[in-house]
Amino acid sequence: MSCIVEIALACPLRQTFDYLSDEPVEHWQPGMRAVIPFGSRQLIGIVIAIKPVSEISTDKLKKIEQQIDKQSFLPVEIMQLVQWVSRYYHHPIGECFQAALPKKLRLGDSDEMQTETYWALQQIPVNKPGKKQQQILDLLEDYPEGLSEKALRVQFGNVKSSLTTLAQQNVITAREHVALPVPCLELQQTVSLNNEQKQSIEKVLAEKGQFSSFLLHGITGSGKTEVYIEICREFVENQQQVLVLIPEIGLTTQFVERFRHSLAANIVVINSSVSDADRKQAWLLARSGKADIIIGTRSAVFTPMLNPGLMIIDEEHDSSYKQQDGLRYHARNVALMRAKTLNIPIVLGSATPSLETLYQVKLKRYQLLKLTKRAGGATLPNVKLIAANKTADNNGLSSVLINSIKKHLQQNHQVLLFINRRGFAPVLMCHECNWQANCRSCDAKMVVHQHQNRLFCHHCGLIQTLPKKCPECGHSELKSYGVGTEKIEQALTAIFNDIPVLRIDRDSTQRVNAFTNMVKQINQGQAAILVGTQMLAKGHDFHDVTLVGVVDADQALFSADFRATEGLAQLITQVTGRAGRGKKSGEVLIQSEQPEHPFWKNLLQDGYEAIAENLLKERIQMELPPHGFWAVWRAEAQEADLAMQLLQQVAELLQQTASPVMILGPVPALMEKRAGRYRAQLLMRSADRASLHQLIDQHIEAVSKLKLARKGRWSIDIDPTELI
DNA sequence: AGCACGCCGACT
DNA sequence: GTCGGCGTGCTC
Repeated sequence: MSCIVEIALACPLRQTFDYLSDEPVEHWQPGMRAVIPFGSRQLIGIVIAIKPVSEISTDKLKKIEQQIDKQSFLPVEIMQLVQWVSRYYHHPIGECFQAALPKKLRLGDSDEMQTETYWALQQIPVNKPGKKQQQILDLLEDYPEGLSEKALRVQFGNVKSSLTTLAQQNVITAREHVALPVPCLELQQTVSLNNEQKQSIEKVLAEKGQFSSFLLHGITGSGKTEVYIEICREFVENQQQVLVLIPEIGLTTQFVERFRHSLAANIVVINSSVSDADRKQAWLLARSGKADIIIGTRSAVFTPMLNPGLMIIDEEHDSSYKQQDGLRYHARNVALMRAKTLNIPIVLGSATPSLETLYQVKLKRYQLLKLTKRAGGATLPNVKLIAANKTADNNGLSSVLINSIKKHLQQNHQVLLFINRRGFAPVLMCHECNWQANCRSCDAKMVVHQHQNRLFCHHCGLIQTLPKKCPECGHSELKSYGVGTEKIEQALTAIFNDIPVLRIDRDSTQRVNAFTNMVKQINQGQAAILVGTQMLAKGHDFHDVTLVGVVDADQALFSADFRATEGLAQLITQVTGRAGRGKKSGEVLIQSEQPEHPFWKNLLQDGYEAIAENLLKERIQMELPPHGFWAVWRAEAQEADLAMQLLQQVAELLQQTASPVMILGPVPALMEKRAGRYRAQLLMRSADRASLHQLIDQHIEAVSKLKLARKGRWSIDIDPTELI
C-alpha cells in the first residue's frame, strides 16, 4: 500500500514537499533520507512525516526515487530539535537539517560505521616471542577486549609482520569491529581538587537525570577543565554520554588532550580540523552510544546521542557560538533548549561570563558555581595601566613597557604582548596629497603587510602589492600609521636582538604545524617574546609567561556597538589571565590612551564581575538585551540603496499590524559597503518574545515574495549579537 | 538556491 | 540569422 511522505529539502523555501511512495507506511519513519526529483534536479531530503493524504492533488505529486535509509536515521529528539530551531530562528527547515548533518551523510552516504581490525590475546605463546611481539602481547594483556591495529601502530610503529606471525601461531586473533578513536594508553593520575572544585562537581552531580542549568564561573587558571573532567568521569561510569562544546579557536588540542589523558573513555572530536570521513564516524559513534564524550564546536550541538547525560559549554561567552550567516543560531541557546527537552543538566563555564548568562543567574534560572582561586597555588597577576602617547612612543611601545620587558627577560622569563591587529600598520598615506590606501570593495582602509610586501583588506580579502609611490600624485614618500603585530615584532627584534620574537597571528600560523611548532618552542621555557592577536588570548596555558602587555586596547571604548565594552572587558580579563599561570608570579601592563576612562578603573579595581554587574544594570535601565528581545532584518545588495529600499518595504509591511513591537530603521550598516555589497538593517525590539516572533511569522512570507527580495540577499537574525 | 523559459543586443 | 544577457517564475 503506497503512502504520502512529507519531505524537507535543502533549499531556501519555508515549506516542505509531499511525495508519493510505493513503500508501505510501516517502511517509513520521520528522520529517514530519500532521493527525490525536484524540478529538473535530484535532491536528498529528510522525511518529516508520513500521511495518508496530501493537500496537494495526487496528479501533481511525484514519486520518491529511492529510500536511502531502511532503519531510523535521525532520532526523534533531533527531529524535534531541528524543527524547533527552524521555527525559533525563522529559517527554512531544509537548511536547518543541512546544518545539523555531517557533509557525507547530507550527501547520501550510508550510515554504517567504519570498521577496522582489532587484535586480542588468544593463547599463551609456545615459542618465545621477539622483542616487539612481546611488547604487543604485554599491552594486549591490559586490553582483554582487544586493541585496534591503528592503536598498536601509533604505539609501536610498523606492527604488520609481528601481528601476522603471532596470528599464525594462534597467539592472537583478529576481529573486525567498529572503529573507535584510538585510546590514550597512558592515563595520568588524577589531580587533587580544591574545595570549590569539589563542591561544584557535587552540585552538578546532585542534579543528574533532570534539567538544571549551571554557570561555572571560575577565574582564569582556576581549573574549570578539571571540574568538567571529574563530572564527566561520573557520567561515563554510568554509561551516559556527555556533549562538550568548545569555541572555534585554532588550538583545541590542549583541551582535548587533558580529557584523553584523564578518562578511560571513547572521546570523539568534531571540529574544523577533522576530515569529513572522521566527522561522519564520530557522529555515528555518538548516535550509537559508542562515543562516551563528544567534544566539538558550534555545529556539534546537533549531534545525536543514544544515552545523553550532560552538556557542557566551555567559554560560554565566546562569540563563535553564534553563527553569523545562513542559519544564525546560537549553539549555547540551542544546547539549553536541548538540555531542557532531554531533561539533563547543562554546565556553562567561563572566566568572563556573558551578560546574557549573568542575567539568567540573577533571575535564579541558573545555579552559580564559583571558582575563586587559581589552581596549584598560582596567584593572579598584578595589573597596571600605563598612559600611552601615540606620537612620542617607539612604534607603539611605551618606555615603561619596554623597561618592564627587559626586566622579565633578564630573569629568563617569557613575555606576551597582545595587539588585536595583524599586519604592519592599518593606514597607508601620502604626505604630499593626502591620498589613503582604501579598499575598493569595502568602506575600509587597506592594511600594510610588510612581510609579504602587500596591502590587505581585512574585510573582503582584497590583496594588492604595496605601492612604492603615491598612485595619485607620484610622490615617493608614503607613510604608514598605527601599529599591528608585524610592526611590534620588528620593533622588539631591533631592541632585543638576541631574544627570539614569535609572532602568532593568522598570517604566521597559516602553514601546517606552524602554530604547533611555535607552541612547542614556547613550552621549552627559554626567554622569548610572544607577539600576537586574540589567537594568543584564548585558552592557552603558557607556564613561563610572567609579563603580559596589552599594546593598544582602546578602540572598543569608542565603538558604536553597545556590546563592545562587554567584549573588551572579557578580552582584557582573558589576556590578563595568561600571566603567572605557573609557579612564577605574573605582571600585566595595559597601555591606554584613555587611562582616565572610568572603564579601566572599574575593571582593574573591581574586577570583571563588578564591571559586568554595572554593564548589566545599564542594559536593563536602557532596555537593551539581555533585558527585552531583539530581532534584526538584514539585507545586502550589489547596488547602493537597494538593501535600504528592501528593508523600507519590510518596515512598511511590519507596521501594517498593530503590535507592541518597536520597529527601528532601516539604517545602513556601520560599514555600509563590504566586499562590494551595500548593507542595511532593520531592528525590532520587544518586551516579550512571543509578540516579536508572532510579528515575524505574520509577515515573513510576504517579505520573501517582495520583488526586491530576489535582487538582494536578506536574512533575519534572532537575538543578534553583532550590529554590523 | 537552482534551473528553465523567454525575450532583446553584438557576433561567427 | 544565432549565442547569451539576466528578469521572472516554479519547484510536491
